[in-house]
Amino acid sequence: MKVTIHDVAAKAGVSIKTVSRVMNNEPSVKQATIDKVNQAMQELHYQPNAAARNLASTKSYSIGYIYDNPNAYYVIDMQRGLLDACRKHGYELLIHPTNAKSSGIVQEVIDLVQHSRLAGLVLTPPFSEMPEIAEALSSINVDFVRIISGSTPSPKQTNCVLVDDFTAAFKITNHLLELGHSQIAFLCGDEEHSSSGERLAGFKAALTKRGIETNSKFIVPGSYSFESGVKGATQLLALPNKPTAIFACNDEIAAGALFSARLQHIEIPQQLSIVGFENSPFSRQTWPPLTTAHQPNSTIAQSAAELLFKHTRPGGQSHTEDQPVFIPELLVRESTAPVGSES
Amino acid sequence: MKVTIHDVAAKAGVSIKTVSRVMNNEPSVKQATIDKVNQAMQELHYQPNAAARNLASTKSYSIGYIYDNPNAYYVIDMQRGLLDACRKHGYELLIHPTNAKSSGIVQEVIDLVQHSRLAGLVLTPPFSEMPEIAEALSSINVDFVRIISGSTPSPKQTNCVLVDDFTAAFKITNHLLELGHSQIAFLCGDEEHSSSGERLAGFKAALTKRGIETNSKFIVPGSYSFESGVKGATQLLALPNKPTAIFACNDEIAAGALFSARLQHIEIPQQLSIVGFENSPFSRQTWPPLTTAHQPNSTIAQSAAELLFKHTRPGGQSHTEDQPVFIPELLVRESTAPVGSES
DNA sequence: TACAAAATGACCAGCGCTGTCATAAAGTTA
DNA sequence: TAACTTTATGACAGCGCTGGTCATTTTGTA
Repeated sequence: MKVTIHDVAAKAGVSIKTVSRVMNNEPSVKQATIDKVNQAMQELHYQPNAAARNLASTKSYSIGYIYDNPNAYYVIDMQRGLLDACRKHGYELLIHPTNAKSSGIVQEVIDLVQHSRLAGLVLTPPFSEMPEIAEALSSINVDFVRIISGSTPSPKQTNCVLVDDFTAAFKITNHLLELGHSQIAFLCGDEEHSSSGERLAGFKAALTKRGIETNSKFIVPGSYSFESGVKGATQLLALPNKPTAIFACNDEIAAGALFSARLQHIEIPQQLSIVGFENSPFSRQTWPPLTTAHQPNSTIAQSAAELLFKHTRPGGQSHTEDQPVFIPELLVRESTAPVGSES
Repeated sequence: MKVTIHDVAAKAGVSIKTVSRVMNNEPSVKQATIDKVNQAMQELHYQPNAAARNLASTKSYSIGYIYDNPNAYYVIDMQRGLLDACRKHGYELLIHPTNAKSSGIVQEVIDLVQHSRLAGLVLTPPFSEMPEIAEALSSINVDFVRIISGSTPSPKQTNCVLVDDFTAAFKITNHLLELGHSQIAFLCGDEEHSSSGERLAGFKAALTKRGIETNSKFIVPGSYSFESGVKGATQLLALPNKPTAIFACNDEIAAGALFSARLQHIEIPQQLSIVGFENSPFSRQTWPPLTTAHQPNSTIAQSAAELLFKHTRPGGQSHTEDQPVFIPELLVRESTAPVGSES
């Protein structure tokens, strides 16, 4: 019922110290021994006692996840991925909801890390995009992994997991182009989120590649919210030459746009195609369901945690360019159709 | 930077053990001593080391939150409340997403509790409504608090926090009645969630009180989803004598109903009033925003955690009837209007 | 066969706290 | 005020593990 390291050592026929070595993958252990120990652990369902480990070792065996994101689905997905990775590696996850805009946020993060002696931190937007946080963390010598929007691994951002919004947006835009649309508008998300900028860039790139010039009236600033979608779309649909398709920076905006179009008795997708981004449950709670880009948040989070573990513990000081890049995938549903398909 | 119990003891001029006593509010400590120690703690910004406490004590200082709920907003809110309570009391929160319908769920929960030596568990639906979980937990002698739907504290369910869906539904229905509606339909949630039954009961009670008999065609079974709302409303609106108002069992269903009505060019709220339940972000992401019942999930969660702490630690073996009851409050927005107000 | 290198074990201290039990202070009674 | 009970406090071991230091065994290599 309570399996300790002693039991494992006995079962594997090695010393307690060797078991410890295996658990912390210290060097100088024969592969055969490692296997023996691992097997014993498995058979006994051994789970190291986190409290004891934390207490004994200087570094702790828990990582932190700070969040401040209005999108609950995003948070839950991230959390799920982190939790999975933690379970697998015998770590614990400390979650810390907070307010990114509070003035003392940097100190708050530092306190959190120091008090809980965290092994590391996973940062998602907006925290991953706050240089002051990264600096503070570096200065107190704490490992962290940032999940950020970006397409190409850059040598100076080693501890990052990239989400290639650019390419995904490029693909989505191509989908619209292939349906024959050329009058495509773009509803931006919050300016301070780099994801919005990346998506816009991908959008523009796709247009440019087809030799379509970007109509500045078709690029509407906004924020990641339903209201913003309503407003933006209303504005667009009042234009003398309306767009035939709208690329919304995320699903919420798209839902808002869809709503606005309906108010004006515009049929979706026959008269107007709309795409979202994220594949959040929102995208399935509209009618018609939204064509969108699927972001595998859980997987991304898992990969971030794994990266963190690799940095944190011996065996992998390889602070080199293992920067996973995730490209959200196009998910075609019913909110898009060939241009002029109003039957 | 790292304050230990020693420092506090020294500062307060007492033994380390006495400080420990104060922290755990054990009996037999003079008030004067308590004050001295508390002051020392404050001045030093002392934070007990959770790992050490967990290791040393038989019971741990962490509680668990198991969830399996498709509604991310609900989970996030609960989590937030639990976290707040935990911070306040120096506990840690262990979160454990899982699948309530998996066959080994009971064993899984037991393993979780035993392995992490949890001090207690907070159970929300669906777990709080699974008798086998409660039994298993009782049998291994673990404290837990269930958040369930119910209106009156009952002596046999001591460890519960009640959410009075009945009364809230009663009030919402009254709101509709006061607007002059008498043809009111009800879109049910999942049958196995007792909340749905409670809400329906409250709805019926309100009608009965006004001497309105319940039209069985107006009570549509369904589930807590957008689709279900679409389907149910479509069915209702095809009836020869349509309802003038729809009570949806939650906001998602309401959003679906709203959607369906729009498809049929029915103006909301002029031709049809719709109410939701929960005050989830959904209810603000529709147009018009939904009249709904606000469920203070964070507060409910906090209160559940507090209840758990009280049970768990000395000072309060009072396993008596402190059963907080929360009544979701009516929140009037724009999806309801007086009957026949189509101008 | 000899010898260096690698793998493992034995042992101990100690992380910061709690539990147990012994002891000191305070309160009560006659 | 002595004798005794109750209440308040302290001393000490130990929770399960890591990290260090050496000693010892096993393995690989010349």
